[in-house]
Amino acid sequence: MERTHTCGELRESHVGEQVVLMGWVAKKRDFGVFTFIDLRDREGVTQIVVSSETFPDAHAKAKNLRGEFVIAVKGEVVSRAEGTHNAKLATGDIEIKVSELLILNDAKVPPFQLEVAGSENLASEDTRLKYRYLDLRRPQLQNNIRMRAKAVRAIREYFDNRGFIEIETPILLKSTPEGARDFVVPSRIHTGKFFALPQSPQILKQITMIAGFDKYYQIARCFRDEDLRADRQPEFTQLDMEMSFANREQAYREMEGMFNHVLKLIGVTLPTEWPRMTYAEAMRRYGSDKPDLRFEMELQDFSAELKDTDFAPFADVLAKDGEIKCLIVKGKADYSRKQTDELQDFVKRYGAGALAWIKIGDETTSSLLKVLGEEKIAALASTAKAEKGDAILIVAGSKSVVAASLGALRNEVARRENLIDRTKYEALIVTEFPMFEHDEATDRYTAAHHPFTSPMDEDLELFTTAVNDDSQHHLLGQVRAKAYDAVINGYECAGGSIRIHQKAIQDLNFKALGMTPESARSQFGFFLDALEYGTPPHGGFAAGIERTCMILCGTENIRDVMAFPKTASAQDLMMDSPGIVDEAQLEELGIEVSSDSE
RNA sequence: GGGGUCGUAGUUCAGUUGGUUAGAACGCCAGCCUGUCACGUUGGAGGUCGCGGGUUCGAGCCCCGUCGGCCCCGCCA
Repeated sequence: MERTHTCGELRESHVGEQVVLMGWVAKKRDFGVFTFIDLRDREGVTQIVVSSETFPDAHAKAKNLRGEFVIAVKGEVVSRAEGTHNAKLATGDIEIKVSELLILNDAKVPPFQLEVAGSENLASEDTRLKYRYLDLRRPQLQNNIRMRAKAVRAIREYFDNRGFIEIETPILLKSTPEGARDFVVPSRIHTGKFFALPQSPQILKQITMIAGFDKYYQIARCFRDEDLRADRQPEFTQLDMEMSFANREQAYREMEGMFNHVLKLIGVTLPTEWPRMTYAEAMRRYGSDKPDLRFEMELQDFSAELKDTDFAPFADVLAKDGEIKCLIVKGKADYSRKQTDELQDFVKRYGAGALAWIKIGDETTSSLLKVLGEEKIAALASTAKAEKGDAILIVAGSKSVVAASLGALRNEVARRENLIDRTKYEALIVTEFPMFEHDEATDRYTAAHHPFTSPMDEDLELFTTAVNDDSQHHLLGQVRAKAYDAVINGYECAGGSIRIHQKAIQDLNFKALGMTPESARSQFGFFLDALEYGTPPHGGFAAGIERTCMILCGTENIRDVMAFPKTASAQDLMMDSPGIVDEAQLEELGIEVSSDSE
């Protein structure tokens, strides 16, 4: 028997045809003398009817069927009788009158039901991850994985059409101390030495520019041995691209062009040119470098208004160059004590000491009433342009704590109060990221993006001074980079920069990061050498394939867009990895596992 | 590394103030059923209450520890 159609394609127009379908038994409804079977394959579900009167052999076999058996059926496409059409099924106008039924394979009773009403009744995720091949049979996951394939194809299409060349770079690289923890691979031939898996193909793609390829792209697997999150896995895929002789605007255009092309897959049209916002503005207005612009609720600043306050917690914060900011929740003056307590617990995770509030109900109440007085509270409410019925939520602290806590609170409140229009797509490009981040613990500066990012021309002098004059080192915190992110619906979907193409500036940057020339040479000597052989100005970006697919599929979990994801503790429950290896294997590699690490 | 939350039948869950024989739905097994599509119907099987310890006359329930799922902080150039 040879399959003639899929389970998703037969329509009224096929009535009368002899067809052969193959697939999985999704459901059996047995009526004694005849049996209905919902036959499922990746394209859909078709109803099969087997009658004992017309084809007793087929019917006898149908009696023995159970969920997930694999069968082949031959039969005639017939129109369904009046009143028995099923509008929920694409194939619901027809059914197959079976003349021959073949059991291609039986199946054990699945450990969980694939099809249940309501996602809340779905089996727990660990059960489904253990039997990932069964979970993947669900139409929802089938669609997500296929959407991912389409997205990747659309990306290739976009860059191919624009003259980019796909170049593969090695998976076995060298470990570098910068950035995330590396996954490390022992070398058998060079006992005691290790490869590292790429955190991203950054240096190699820059070398393709030095090598004259002009425009490069790659769908690149990346590995970072860090803790997981709802949108982070230890291995993930990036669209990685780089172009020579390009400025920032040209890079923005490619980000916009690529995402706009990909978003066509779900019928979403974004403006050809996305809004641009500097990092400083994004942090000031939204407390985030990846603001979700599907809703308003901007942060407002009370620092000036409270400049002369004698309320100690506020005065202390302001004396230490901190801020007091707030956000206004429209129509939520009726927030209960319990609710504000919950929100206070929420912001405390981000280092905030407390969450103060003002509620403008029939009368104005506030957690600050006693310490600030009615008059000041009224003044604050009016500064914030809050209206009757609104709640004002206030955080005081260092600039980073205020941004982190209010930025997160803004998203949390929007989620709780259902302020997000799920049909909306809001993208922007965040520009002028800081070049460095200050590590308080070690009092050192680290690369905010990566150590190959170019400072902004306007800040070059500041940068040079900060690096060369030890007393001015703190100015590094003010240097801005030619770095940018593409943000869609509050997700950082891509990030990139114009790179340093001059050796002198690259040397300066390594110095800024506290590297001696010797350590820079031992880590990146090959790259520093390459820079000296005529490096064109260049820049590019990398886009997270999974995050992009999460937006395309409307999910908030990265596991929904990966075929074989790992758990939050970085294990694969299906194949039970990571696992131990043979003593002999270890010996060959010259590796000994210490007993206290077991 | 830290915090939160969950863990009871194959699955999703309920389980009162600590009380005698731990329930429901779906699934599964056996039968009946000529138009179902969440088929209906009759009957049945199915439990180490994650694991270990403790308190108690008595623990699914209380306490301690531990393991696992999920979420968050740190971390993620």
